[in-house]
Amino acid sequence: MKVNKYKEVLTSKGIKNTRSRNAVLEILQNSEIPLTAEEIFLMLKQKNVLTCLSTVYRTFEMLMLKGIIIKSNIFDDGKARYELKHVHHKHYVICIGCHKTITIEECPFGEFEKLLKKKIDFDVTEHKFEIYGYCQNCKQLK
Amino acid sequence: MKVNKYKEVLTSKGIKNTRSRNAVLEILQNSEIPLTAEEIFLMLKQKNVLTCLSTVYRTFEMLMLKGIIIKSNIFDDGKARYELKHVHHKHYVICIGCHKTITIEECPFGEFEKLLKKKIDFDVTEHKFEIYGYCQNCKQLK
DNA sequence: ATGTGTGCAAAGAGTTTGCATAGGT
DNA sequence: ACCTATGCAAACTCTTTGCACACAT
Repeated sequence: MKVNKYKEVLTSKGIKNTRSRNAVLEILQNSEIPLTAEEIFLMLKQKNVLTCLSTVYRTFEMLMLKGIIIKSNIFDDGKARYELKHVHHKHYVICIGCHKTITIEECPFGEFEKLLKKKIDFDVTEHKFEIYGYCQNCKQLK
Repeated sequence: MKVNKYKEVLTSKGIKNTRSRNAVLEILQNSEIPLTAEEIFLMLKQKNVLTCLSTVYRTFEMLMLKGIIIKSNIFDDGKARYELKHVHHKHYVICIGCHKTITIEECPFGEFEKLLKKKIDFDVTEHKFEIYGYCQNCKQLK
């Protein structure tokens, strides 16, 4: 793995370019869906990147602070998941049975949010939208 | 507090009509927004309902199993929140600063969900939609 | 009378923190 | 050389579980 791959991203935000941050960013870059701390920790192990869970959590904290990644609780299973903060945010369709996740690239709420902003005195910064159900496999098992 | 207030709801679902279940249902009925286990536990104490946190959690589990309440992680603070499962589901606008919560009664996604159901092979059962931002007070403090 | 629900204490799971060392600029 | 980041262990918070007793039907 090229250690300096995300150097510019990190230095432009004023934080050090470390092995752990590079590796976490690479993993998130290559993932279609948000990942848990544990999942990333195991992937780092497989890549022979020496680390521990607390470093992964501290890396998340810093990357969130700098606006590079975001956190969500999309599976409602008590585990936070992390993903890159994309220019165009994504939404997900999630299988309740197996956690299979489909990404929706377009966001259907632009108009609604604009209307809402006029109605309530709130400085709206973001929204979450996730759809739940059973995928092809899991609906047969029900 | 009238112990039998929710008797019919409970017995119709085939579960026992207990002090704890009645009290939790009453609290949720009177709350505009979803509540945590701890919040409900403290409210029960104030009502002099002898209970403990594990009973509150077990009550949640049973009421969820029976489809009477639902759980969500809307504040992303690591605490699950519970609310009655309304016939017409609600969405929330949540202040990141102080957790002030505004309820949106109408759901803007009926059409979108119908379209999506045709596109993907998923048995859609529900969705989550929450809007985040800063309320009138908190945006001045920023 | 029977089986389910409850309170208490302890265990589990996910996440955070303190501290000494290692590493980036 | 300096200060920040890391690894390890321990702590912390939220939630779940085991067990004996209490309660609803």
